[in-house]
Amino acid sequence: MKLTSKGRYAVMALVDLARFDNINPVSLRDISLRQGISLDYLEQIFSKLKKNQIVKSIRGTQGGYILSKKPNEIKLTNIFHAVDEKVKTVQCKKDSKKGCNGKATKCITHNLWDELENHINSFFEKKSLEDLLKSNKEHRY
Amino acid sequence: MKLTSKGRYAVMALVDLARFDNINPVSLRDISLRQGISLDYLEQIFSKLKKNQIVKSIRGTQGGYILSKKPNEIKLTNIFHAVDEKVKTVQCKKDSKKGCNGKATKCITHNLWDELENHINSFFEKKSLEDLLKSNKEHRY
DNA sequence: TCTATACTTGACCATTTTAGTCAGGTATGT
DNA sequence: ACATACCTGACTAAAATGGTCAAGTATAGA
Repeated sequence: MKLTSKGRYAVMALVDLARFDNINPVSLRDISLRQGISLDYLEQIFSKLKKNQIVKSIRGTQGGYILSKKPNEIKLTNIFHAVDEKVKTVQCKKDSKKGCNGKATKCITHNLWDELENHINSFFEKKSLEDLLKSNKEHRY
Repeated sequence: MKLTSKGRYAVMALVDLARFDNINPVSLRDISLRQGISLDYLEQIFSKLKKNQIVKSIRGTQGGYILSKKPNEIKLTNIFHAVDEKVKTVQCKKDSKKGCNGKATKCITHNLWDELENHINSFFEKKSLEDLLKSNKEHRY
């Protein structure tokens, strides 16, 4: 199981943004340069972040993005959800009443994967953008 | 982030195996039928499990596989490691002294992903095959 | 000894996902 | 008007996934 770069980039970009948006909006170009992420790719990501009300955009010269909420109100869950980075441990259809793998019942490890999903998601629900900012104040990058 | 079916199948198959290997070896054909997993695919998986000393094979008629160790000595970590289901949250090369994304330093979220990896791995290190057997004794599948 | 069963190995492949790029646009501050 | 920066959608190369297929080898039982 691996984290996709879309999810990673989204978090990296938002941490970067959060550190600089106190006064002025931050342009994707700046984030792109500082974080080494392709500008075109960032635009895709921010389009989703905007749709999910995590950031607001300001167009025109001196434009850019700002956070829609306070850093402590933005959890990793929200970010990942916005960019479709979801935790999936089972292939089974949720809608059908049927079990996994075409069987009539749930597969013998179904509960295990549910536990795992909860375990991972609880991590994402606890961590906010503010937490990440704090743990970054010590070392400069 | 999602679990691959190779990892899921490995665990499903081993739980199935553990429930039936008290007296005789269990054939992949039986596991295939009970769990609805392709026989050819199971063979690939068990080849890896064998290389990692998680199961032993017995050839010929009435042959099959048996566990190499007691169920409480086989952790999910061991199983996942055997079938190359690894938890990867960063793309960065571990060998180089360089940072992530071509930068000179670690990316600003590097510590976060390390934390996440540890969080997930600790789940896998706690769970043994025996735990899964127990939680399955209640309901029959 | 013959044969069915079951493990063993390695090559192959279609589909999906990933990680972007590219090519246009539109809005706005100066 | 023009440079900056957001906005949108189409496109794509490469890798990973989730298998299948073919051709074995070993062994128990008739």
